[in-house]
This record gives sequence, structure tokens and C-alpha cells, in this order.
Amino acid sequence: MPYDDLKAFRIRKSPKGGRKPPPGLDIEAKILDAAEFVFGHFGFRGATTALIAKKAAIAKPHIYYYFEDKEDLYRAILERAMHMWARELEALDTAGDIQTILIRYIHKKVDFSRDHPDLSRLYANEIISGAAFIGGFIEKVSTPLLRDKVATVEAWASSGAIRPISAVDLFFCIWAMTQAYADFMSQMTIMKHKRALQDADYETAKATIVQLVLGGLGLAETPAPQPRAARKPRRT
Amino acid sequence: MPYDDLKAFRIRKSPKGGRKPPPGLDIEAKILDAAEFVFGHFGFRGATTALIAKKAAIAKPHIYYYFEDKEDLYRAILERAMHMWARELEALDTAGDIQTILIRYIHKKVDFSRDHPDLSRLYANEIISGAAFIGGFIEKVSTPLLRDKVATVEAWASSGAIRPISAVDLFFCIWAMTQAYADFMSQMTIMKHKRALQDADYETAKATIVQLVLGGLGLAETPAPQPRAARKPRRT
DNA sequence: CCAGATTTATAACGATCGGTAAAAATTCTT
DNA sequence: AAGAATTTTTACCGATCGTTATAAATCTGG
Repeated sequence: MPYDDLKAFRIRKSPKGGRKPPPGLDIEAKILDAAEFVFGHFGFRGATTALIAKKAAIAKPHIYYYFEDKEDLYRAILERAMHMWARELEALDTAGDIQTILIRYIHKKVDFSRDHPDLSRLYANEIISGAAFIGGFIEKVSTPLLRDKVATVEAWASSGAIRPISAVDLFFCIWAMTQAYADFMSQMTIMKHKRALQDADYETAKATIVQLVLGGLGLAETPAPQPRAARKPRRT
Repeated sequence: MPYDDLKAFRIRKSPKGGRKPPPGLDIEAKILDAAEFVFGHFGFRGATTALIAKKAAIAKPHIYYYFEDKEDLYRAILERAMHMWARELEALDTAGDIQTILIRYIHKKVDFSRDHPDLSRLYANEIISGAAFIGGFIEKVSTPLLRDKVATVEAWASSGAIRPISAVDLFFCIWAMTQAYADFMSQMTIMKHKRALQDADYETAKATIVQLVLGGLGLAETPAPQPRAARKPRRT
């Protein structure tokens, strides 16, 4: 688990005692949710503490009771986003059918875009603006993770299981397609004449991406209907 | 040419007489270039006129001699970006070999990401932040253009020339993949341990995207060397 | 060379930015 | 219920935001 280094990216404030959600919900969580939305839509520089406070329904200086400054708050959410991002890539376990592995990964990525669009937008904004805050994380955590998965894909290719391909670009393309359904959501809703993407839209997205990836790798859609007993997970 | 409506999106200032670049370069172009960079990296809200002026090597209020306000400047660049974006989609002429059409389109899109990364980032930023400025343009100009191309792809599918696919999502995916090589450039350079993407990287990107799209549509990479020679569309 | 128009630079405005100080309100402990 | 500790609000700060006013510089045509 190499990406546990990311603890170094954040210094929290109060390791003090008791937890208690007395009247309403936890304020810190409300701030984080509001900040996720605002940072996700406008980036670090475009987001304002006033807008975050308004979205969280609190007074503006109240933010500074829970977070040192704007950057601390931004890092807190970025960390959450990177955490989930890295965990998803790590969860691409290389055991089992190739088709199943890829399908499962693509589905998970699209589901993430549907369930956490603001986190995806936040990440996209950070990358577009130059990855000033998470460049180190990408270099030290994401890249080794990627290289591991790239090696797996290349092993598939050299064994003849899939058509040869640039494994790095394959991942870039999968990320681009799956994350687009969060980042470019507003464009898609306009072009589809909808107010929001429905479940059916995400299912169609999954099917299309799966078709492109499996087709591009020369794989059939049906993952070889389990010739033997289900209990045997092939080789490790 | 439906997208000529976009003239309504911009009101320029001086339709007055003579053009002359007397001492240095044209100031307005320098402002536009600087603004393209700054808006592209930080979005409308995150960009500051001071930074644009500094990048253009002029005094801050000098901007307001050529542009009414920040929004006017932003729209000017957005218009340029949308112009190029729409022209590219329009240039996907539906004549000729299907493979050739798709390959040419993908190549053009990747070339655009390489040659105008800031414009691509600008567009991405605008979409991510909700498409507040260009929502109308997308609705009135881009969408009809897209629907036309979608009809073409669907005709291909119903004629059996390609595998059935959601044509709309196919375009979303092609845009996502090709534009990612501009928008997510910083992530890619970090993960590739490079300072910038080289020509070879863009060529690999093209090949990968082409492989995914053609493979996903059940098309061979080689576009039928002669009009009537190839009759057995068997893959690899 | 000079008046008039055009282009650039300087000064400064109100609004808003991120952030602080300190008081008010609330909760916890006793 | 009283006092201490914690949570939230009010008031406000200097810096920077977008923008305007206006003066200096430059370029024009005669």
C-alpha cells in the first residue's frame, strides 16, 4: 500500500477528545461538502470562502475554526479525492478474467463519476490548473500504482491475450472517458436536452466505453462463460 | 453553416478604420493570448486581470481600452475556442471510407490538443464550471451539429458497416480522449517523467485512440486498400 | 511643426478577497 | 446553577479584485 504516504499531505487541527453531533449535523462535514462543490466548480483560485460558507449555511469566519486557511481546506478535499482515486486504481486487481477485470473497473469509474461528480471536477480542475498542489502526490503515489497496472496490461499483450497497445495511453483514455461523465456533465445534459443525467445514461456510457476498450483490445464482450467450477479463481 | 449565429455572442468595440502595428506587436493579440493562457488555467473566476496584464506585459487598465470588461474579454476567447471547436466537428465530412473519416477526425482532434492546449483547457474549465457563458452556444450551435453527425453514425450502424453503438456516447468518448491530451497534460507529463509531451507521445495517443474506436466499431485498422478488393472484413 | 486624435500609463475608487480579534452563544463539567 | 471550555457570530483588517478617471505619451494629417 504505497499511497499511505499521503498522510504527510495534511496536518489536521484538533486531535482532541470527544466526538459529538449535538444539534444539527457535523459542521466540519458540511464545510467539506460545500467546499467540494465550490472548489470543484471554480478551482482553488476561483472559489471563495464566502461562497463556501454560504453553501454550508454558516458564517464565513466559522470555516477558520475548523481549518487553518483556504489552502488547508482545499488540501483536505483534494486528499479525500486522491484517496478515492488511488483506491479505485488499486482495486483493479489483476486476478480473474481479463474482460471481467476491465468491465468491473470501467463500471466502477463511471459509478464514481455518477456518485461523486464534484470530486471528479475538483480533481480535473486541479490538473488543468497545473497540479500545483497534488503534483507530488501524483508523482510519488499515483505513478507507481499506474506502472504496476501498466506492467499487467503489457503482460497480457505479450502473452497474446490482448492486442498490443500502449498501456499508459490505454489508462489515460479510460480515465478520460469515464471521468468525462462527471467533468463534462453540463455539456452532455445540454446536448441530450435533459436537466440531469439519468441512470440509463450512465449505463449507456458504461456499455459504450466497454465496447471501445474491449473491442480495441480484440476481446469479445462475453467473458468466456466460466468453463469450470466457479470456486477456482484460475491462477493467481 | 448553422453556427454563424455565434456572431451574436460578441460585440466588439471599434469597427473604426486603419490597421497598423506600429512599434511592437498588436496589443490586442497579446492580450488575447495572455487571457487564453490565464483563463485556460484558472477559469473565469480564478483568472485576474492583473495576471493577464502581467502576462501580456502591459498595464492592467490597458486591457479596458480594447475590451469592455473582464467578461467581454472572456467571451472573445471563448468565441474563438467555440469557433474552432465547431469547425472541427463540421469538418468531419461524411464522405469516403469510414475508417479514413474517423482516423482523420481523431488525428485532427489530437493535433488541436497539441497545438492549442490552452483553448482546450479554457473550454474544459467553462464546461466544468457549468457552461454559464456558452450554454446557449452549445444548445443552439453544437447540438444540431452533433445530431447531424450522430445520424451519420447511426446510418453506418443500421447498414451493418459498423457494430451498433450509442453514437452520442461515441462522440463524447472521442472528445474526452482527444481533449484529455491537452486538459490533463500536467498529469501525463508527471506520470511519464517528462517535462512536456513530445511529438511521439501525441502519435502514440492517436494510435491508441484509433485502435479503441475502430476496434470498438468492429473495423479493421487498414481502410480497405482498394475500393472493391477487400470483401472479407475479417479482423487481424 | 503643430493641432487633433489615438494609444499608453498613473492614480485611485468601491467591492470583495482571505483572514483575525474578540465578543456572544452554547455546551460541558461539576 | 455556576463557571470553564468550546462553538458560533459580529465587526473589522489590509490586500487585492475589477474598473474608472484622467493625465502623459504617441501617432496622425496638414
